[in-house]
Amino acid sequence: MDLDGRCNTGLVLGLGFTAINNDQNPSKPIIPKKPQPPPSEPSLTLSLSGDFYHGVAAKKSGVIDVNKGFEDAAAVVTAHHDVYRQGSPPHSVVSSFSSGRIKRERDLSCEEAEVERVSSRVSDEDEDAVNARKKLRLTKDQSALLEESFKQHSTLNPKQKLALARQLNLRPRQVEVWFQNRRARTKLKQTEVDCEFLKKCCESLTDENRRLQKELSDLKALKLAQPFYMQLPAATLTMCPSCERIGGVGDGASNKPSYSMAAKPTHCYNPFANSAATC
DNA sequence: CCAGTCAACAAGGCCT
DNA sequence: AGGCCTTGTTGACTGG
Repeated sequence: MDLDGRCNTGLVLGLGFTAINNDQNPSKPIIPKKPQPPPSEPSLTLSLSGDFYHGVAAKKSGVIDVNKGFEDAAAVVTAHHDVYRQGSPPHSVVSSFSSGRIKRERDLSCEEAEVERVSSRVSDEDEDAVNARKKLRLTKDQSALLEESFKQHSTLNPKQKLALARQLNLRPRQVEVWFQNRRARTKLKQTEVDCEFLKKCCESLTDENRRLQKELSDLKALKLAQPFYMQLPAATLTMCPSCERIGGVGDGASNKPSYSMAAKPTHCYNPFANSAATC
């Protein structure tokens, strides 16, 4: 996202974020290396009203949960052909195995063997024709266990992979691929969340920039409208940027005018602070 | 291991 | 109700 491009109003607002987890490869876009809790990622020092970031994250995770529910339901339906397929890889899989890249056959459990026996009533050619278009769907239990394992460690060492594969009755390669996909998709989702977050930040800063530009032009107009003798030390005039009242050391009870000439402005305006609190 | 991609599959919407 | 199309998900592969 091009923040400068979208906030091209000329004021420097000091967007104070640093590269997010980008120390390893600065040339890469702002993408966290590993999924982390959202608040710790974009290190923007901008205070925003509402916790939309969490909201987005929650929404996203909600989507995941919904899909998981769908997966759960689908897994029940497809459990049969999962086992069937795992026992009898389709042509494409077989060919890729036989090409020397992967040659792994999973041992069948008794139940799977039974299913395969039933399935094998179909002739080999018919079976190949049917299975060539089938796809493995993990069962509910398999998905749950993989998810649980992923929560503990998003990468697996060979030992863990083998153990998990044995536990799930899958090939180690399948476990490996599942983890690869899971990492990639987690990262993608996190990137989307980050992108939304930065968009909101950009919008917020653009609004702030617009507001400051207006204040600046108002101040200039006010300065021009003042009598000549009041313009002399104009730089020392202080004005609250929020209520646009000229303030200073004087008060209504004294003989001094409501505007005063202070040695320094009474406060520095912080664009990231709530301007309403400055009065 | 990652990024990119393909392809099977499920679900939803629309039309007849 | 059922067929078709679109879209999102996900298992698997490839190249770097």
